[in-house]
Amino acid sequence: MRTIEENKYLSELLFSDIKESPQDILKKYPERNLKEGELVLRFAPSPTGFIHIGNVYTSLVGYLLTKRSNGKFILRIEDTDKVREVENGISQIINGLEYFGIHFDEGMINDKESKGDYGPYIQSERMNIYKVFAKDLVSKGLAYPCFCTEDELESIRKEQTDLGTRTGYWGKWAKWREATFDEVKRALDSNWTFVIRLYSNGNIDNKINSKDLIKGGITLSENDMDSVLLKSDGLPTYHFAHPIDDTLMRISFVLRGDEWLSSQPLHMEIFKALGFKQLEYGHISPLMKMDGDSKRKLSKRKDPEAAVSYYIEKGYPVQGVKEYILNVANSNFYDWRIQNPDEDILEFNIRLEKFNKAGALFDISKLNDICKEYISKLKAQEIYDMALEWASKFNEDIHSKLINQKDYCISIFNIEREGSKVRKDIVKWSDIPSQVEIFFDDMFMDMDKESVDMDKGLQKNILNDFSDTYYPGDSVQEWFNKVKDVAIKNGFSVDSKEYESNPKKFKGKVGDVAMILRLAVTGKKQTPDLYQVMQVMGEERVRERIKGYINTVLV
RNA sequence: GCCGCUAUCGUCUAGUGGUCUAGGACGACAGGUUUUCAUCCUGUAAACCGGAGUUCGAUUCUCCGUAGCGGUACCA
Repeated sequence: MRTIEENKYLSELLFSDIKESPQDILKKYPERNLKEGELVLRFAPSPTGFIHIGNVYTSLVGYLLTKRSNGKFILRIEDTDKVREVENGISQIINGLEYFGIHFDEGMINDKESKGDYGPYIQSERMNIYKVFAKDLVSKGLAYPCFCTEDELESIRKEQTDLGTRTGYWGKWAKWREATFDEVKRALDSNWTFVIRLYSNGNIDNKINSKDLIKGGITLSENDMDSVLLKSDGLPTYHFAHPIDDTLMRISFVLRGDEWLSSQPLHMEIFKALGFKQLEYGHISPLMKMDGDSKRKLSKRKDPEAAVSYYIEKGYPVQGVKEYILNVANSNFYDWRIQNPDEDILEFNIRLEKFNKAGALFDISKLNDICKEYISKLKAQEIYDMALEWASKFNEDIHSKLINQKDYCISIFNIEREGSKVRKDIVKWSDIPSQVEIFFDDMFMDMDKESVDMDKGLQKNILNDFSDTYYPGDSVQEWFNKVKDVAIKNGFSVDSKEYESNPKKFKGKVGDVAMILRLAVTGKKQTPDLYQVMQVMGEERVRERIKGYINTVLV
């Protein structure tokens, strides 16, 4: 046991360089001047160089909530784990989120700089602040130095496991909790490395009833762990930085992943020890993935689709991804979207209490559907613009085609885009190459051509007959009438009912004739509307393709 | 092990003490339309985790199980 005076003296020994008081710090971070309802939220990632789709999920929610309320969205960087930190980690986060239209009003703006009056917004530059509060806690006996080595902690843990009690540094297991001043002084004089731990006054048997913004009513047990506040390198743990930063930055409430839920009692105790007002929490459950027959968190290591870069590289339309995420967040989003097809998503009233409380499975087929639907509503010019943006980074060949043959490309994108039956076969921009390959001779050359089982002489007759009458100025009706004429001339039926009732009478039906034309012109069995394809390709290319097919395939 | 959160079709979910024969969307499957495919249309299969209790009645309320997830670090 240490006396009040001893603790005070100890805090001076430990933090001799710290002169400021908590009050001095608090004065620098005054209450914000907010209007009714304006929200200040923060997104606080670690710069580990990997942006998880879950980061987009959480930050999109914060972004929408703050934008809707006319408040502030802050980017704070939690770089207290120097082992996992990566170079340019901050700008990677900013750029990744920027791609999804998520901007910040305050906080880091690149790897070095920030904007806003409540900084620094990077934890490694807030060291002094943490130390001021740590010193204060030590002087009040609410925190203390612990000199345990990793081995010692390990053996405590082992003993606890053998005994079947809870593991951890608590109560009588907390070796340095009640150390005398002399013991501490001796350890200090011997230059032993130490951490600063919370002196917990909690009782695990006391239940706390709390209200989570997302989960609703929850009951937690009080914390009784003497958790580490400052690590031996002097950097704070998340548990210590969170109450300080979120209090000083004057956050409205804490939106974070639900992996933090079980440490909430610890955080509450630290708030109390620091004399801070408790904050409300909204714990968002993680995006999950089916693995075999069990669910698990989308994993950075195992799942390529966990990384934001995956969506960027594949060229998923930003809007589609956002709408999918919103759909996962609030399942009534999709109903709203149907009612309000043209509204900006900012108009959607996102509600925390409507979040799913368990983890939602990430459903890529639903994402595909939403993206496909979204792209189907775009104009050809918009598709061109977005595809160009994607190709400029990921497909040089397509990029140069888009640049050099802009009008041709737009007319390709416009096939079956006007009218009531819009084509829906593009999910993401990386689908574009296989969509346009039939239109470019160099790509067409490299394609694996499909074929159909039909007499070569007959195919040749069909193609020659078609060529004889083909006229690019024909309307679709005139064009198809000519195809029918070719069919009749070569012994095919133009009436599908008639054909089905008497298939032996014919060589096939008009669809089979169209298929030969399709194969000759495109090399594929499945294409958009053949008339429109021919219109876009132009007479010369159509005739060349037919000629080429006759001279290579039909010999 | 201990602590916490969660539990409706394969997925996201709606829903309520009787309206539930449980609704929608995606997906799957089948049929139809179209010169092929995509679309579009129609249809089919598909769920209240289990057991007690409360109640005239429980998918809905309570408890106990079970399962899934998360935490149990000088990581966040």
